[in-house]
Formats: sequence, structure tokens, C-alpha cells
Amino acid sequence: MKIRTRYAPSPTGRMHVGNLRSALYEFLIAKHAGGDFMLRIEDTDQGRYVEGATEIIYRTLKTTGLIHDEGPDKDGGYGPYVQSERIKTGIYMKYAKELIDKGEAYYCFCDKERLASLKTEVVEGKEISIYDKHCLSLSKEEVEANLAAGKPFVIRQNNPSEGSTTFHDELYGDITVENAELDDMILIKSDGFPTYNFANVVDDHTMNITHVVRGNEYLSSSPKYTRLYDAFGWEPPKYIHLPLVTDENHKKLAKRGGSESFEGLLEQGFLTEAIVNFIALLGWSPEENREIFSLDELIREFDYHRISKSPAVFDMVKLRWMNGEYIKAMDFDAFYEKAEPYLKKALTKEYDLKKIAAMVKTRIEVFPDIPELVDFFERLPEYDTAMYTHKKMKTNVQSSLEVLREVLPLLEKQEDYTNDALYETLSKYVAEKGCKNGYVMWPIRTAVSGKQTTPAGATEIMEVLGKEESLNRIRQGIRMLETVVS
RNA sequence: GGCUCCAUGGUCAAGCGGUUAAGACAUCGCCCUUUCACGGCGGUAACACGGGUUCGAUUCCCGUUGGAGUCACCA
Repeated sequence: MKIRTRYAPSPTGRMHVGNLRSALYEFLIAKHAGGDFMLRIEDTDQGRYVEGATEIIYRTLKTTGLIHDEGPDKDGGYGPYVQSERIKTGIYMKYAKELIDKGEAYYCFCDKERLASLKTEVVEGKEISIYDKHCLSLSKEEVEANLAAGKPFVIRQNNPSEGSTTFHDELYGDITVENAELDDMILIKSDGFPTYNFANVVDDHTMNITHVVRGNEYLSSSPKYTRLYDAFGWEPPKYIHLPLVTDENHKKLAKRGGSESFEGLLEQGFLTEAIVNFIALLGWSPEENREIFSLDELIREFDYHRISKSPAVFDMVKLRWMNGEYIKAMDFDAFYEKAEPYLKKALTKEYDLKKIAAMVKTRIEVFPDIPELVDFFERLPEYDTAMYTHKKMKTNVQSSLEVLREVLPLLEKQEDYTNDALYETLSKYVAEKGCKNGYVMWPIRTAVSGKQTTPAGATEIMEVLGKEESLNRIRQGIRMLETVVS
């Protein structure tokens, strides 16, 4: 049987990385087995609907390469693929009524006030209550009368209060819950819309989904789904519940300054491929000891039996590392295209940006690292002459002053102001002086950059800066050192 | 709090009865180097605890502890 998985997001805003990982795993499970990956939009909550959110879903799936075989924009014969459109077909109400006829569901006319009076316990600020099946005892005539009077109603699942329900998860095994724990959850809301839970079951079944892949947070409500399948007499799908993705405090990943969403990560300068690669490894590991995978390689390697059961911390530090690996592996033109805006942000002078980009390529993890790495080209920062002292290079303010004074006339005479030529000139000076390279290079680089760390060596910087500017900076260094030494 | 799930270094994780308990990130040290970075080499660091089962448990079972999830007319 052909595997069919679905990604069923609600259009409520940006793409949460936990959701993106679900989509990725759903895609990989289907594609690894040559199956179909379907997109279904679950917009049954009118209150939470966010304009433009559907476009974000489409765009994200497209840019990440998680191409769906079926969806609202790609009919595969199981449509419609948007729940608000499916509602119009009357499908949910039809199935709800079927359940009522079977005694597996019932009309409930309880109002907010009565429901509120049921709230018995408050735990951690949350009100906890179990519906008391009050309306189950309503006679057929009473129900008809209420309906005829236009009284608002919901339809609730009728769960038994004795016995237990067991369902099977491909990863977690059999999970059993006492039926008494199962609340009579609402299937159809008073606005006529189905709840997520109900629409999900009806849709997954009628759309022939074979593997329901979803987050671990649904684990405890799954028995209710199983009860629904049983009530209908439907064969339940295979369940694969995914371990949670957490923040560094091991709490479910929530809003955290933007980095909880895919778009937020892109804004922070992460590459799509790196994000996908990274989240693939959050809860899954390959047989082979390897970490860098393209999407195609993931499809080939992804065996869902190797998904782990324990939650995974979303480690930004490692994501940064991985992003750095992808940046290093990028071809230069692609890299430059991404780097250019950041270079231009820091540099307005007429520099050879490509040359600077090349310097920076192996030294950054995300693109926004660029400006602070190159801003000294634009303007010599204020720096302390203590920087001239370097233990390993055996330099200090006196030696630096001496070197800069001696080197300045050589550089003034220098006509070919390129990295190679400059390096040759300075090497000759080093040889004559009989000292270490760094003894000379350190003070020059300091004078020319005013920075402790730079993306390149002294002569490379000088070439980019040009003769006039670099000589000015060296002269300024000399002046600064003179005031300290005297 | 009830219910459910989870438990190997700080983090991601391999392991699926017998291993010197991999690897990666981070961290530390050394080397290289035109500082730093990159790169190379090396180090520190883990089976939560207690009972079983077994010739033998990180691995299987039970309990304890710890953590998380969930308990909506949200998904």
C-alpha cells in the first residue's frame, strides 16, 4: 500500500520550527517509501486565522523543497484540501450525525455559565473540568424541542466511563488510558464548525492518510481519536508521534525573539538548507555517522524507526556552526549575493567588496556577522596602544614604534601596492632585521585596522585600503605611540 | 493535582546483554599561521538512583527521583 502522509497546519502566523520539522518528517517518511505527501489547511478556528498565513505556508514548503503531491493548489482527487471549504460540503455534520445515530455522540445545550460551574479544580492557573454528560440524558423530544427553538448547541463525543482504550504508536508502542479519563470532547462547535480533533479524524480517514505524523503533544489526546475511529468502525492509521523540540530550558519551544520561527531564522541570516539539515537531526539520527545532509540525501536515509523518543533541545550554537559549514561550502557567487547587502551596510567607500567577501567567507557563521568583521575598513576604530603589545610576537609599544617608523618610508616608496608585493617588501625587511614575521606584521596590522581580530593579514588589508589610507593609518599609529613612549 | 510520555557528557546523539561507552557542537590545551579565524592534533566530560532477571546489565522488568507534555466551543 502506498504511504500517504499529510502536513496539516493552521494558518495562524509564521512557521514554527516545530511545525516545520513535522512537515519535514512527514515529507521524508512519504518520499523515502515512494509515497505521497499532502498539504491540508486546517482553518476551522476563525478567531485565530491570520491574513497571509496561508501564503507563508506555501512559500515555506516551496523554499525548503518540501513539495507536496496534493493540496489546495494540486488536486489529487481527495479535495477540497482546505477545511473551511470542506465544511461547506457538509461532511463534518454528516459524520457527526452518524455518530449521534449510533449513540456515540450527542447534542449538548449547556451554556457557558453551566460549564463554568463545572470547573472544579485550578492547577497552575488552568481550570480543569470534565464534562458531566448532563445533556446525554436529554430525551429525543427535548433535543428536538431545543433544536426547533434555535437553541445554540454543540455535539459531543460520548465516551464510555468504564474500561480502557489502547492505541498503538509506531515509536512509543501501545498506550492505554482509562476511559474515565476521557472527556466528552466537542466535535462540532456552536458556530457549526468542527473542532480540530474531529475534522482531523474525518479528513485523515476520508483522504486516505496511512501515517499520521504529529507532535508529541497529541499523544495524550490520541485515545480520544481512537475512540472516534472505533465509533465509526474505521481502521485507524499508523501513528508516529514525534519527540518535542524544546528550548534551552527544556520547555516546549515557544516565542523566543523570533528564532522559534523559520522566517525569524532566515532574518537572522541562516540558510534554508542549514535549517532543514539541522532540524532533521532534532530527534532523528542516520545509521551512518554523518551530519551534513541535503534534502535528497535525507530522503534516501530517512528511516522513521530511527526517530528518538526523548525531547531535543533546539541548540542555536550548533545551528550556527552548521550554517557556517554551509557557508564555507557555498560557491562564491552564491555567497556573494547573500553577503553583499551586509557588506554594503558596513561599507560605503569604494572598496573591492568581492575581495572582502572572500576574506570573510570562512570566518562567519551567519551573514549578520559580517558588518562588525569588516567595519574597520570604513573607518579606523578608536583603539588602545596596549594592543601593540603581544607576548607571543614579543612586541611592545617601543618595538612597534620602531618598526612602524622604519617601515613607513619603505611603504611610501612602494609602487606596486598589492598583497604579494607588499608581503615581499615586508619579508625583506624582516629578513634584514632578523626577527620573526609577527614582530613586524603585528604592529602594522594593528595600526592599519585598529582591531584585535581581522579577517585577513596586514598586507591583504593594506591592499584593500589602498596606499593613501593605509599610510595615513600607520602615521596615526606612530603619532599615538610617540605620545605614549615620550 | 490526575493522566501520559521520557531519562547516555552542558547540548545533539550512537548503542539495541559481554564495547577501552562512538561521533558532532560547545569547552580547554597544543601545533600551524601575517594576530584572530580556518585547519590539524589532543584533553576534560555521560549511562539519575534502588531493587530484581541473568554467568553477565547502559541495554530487559519493577519501583524511586527528576524532567516534559496534556487536561479549551486552540490547533
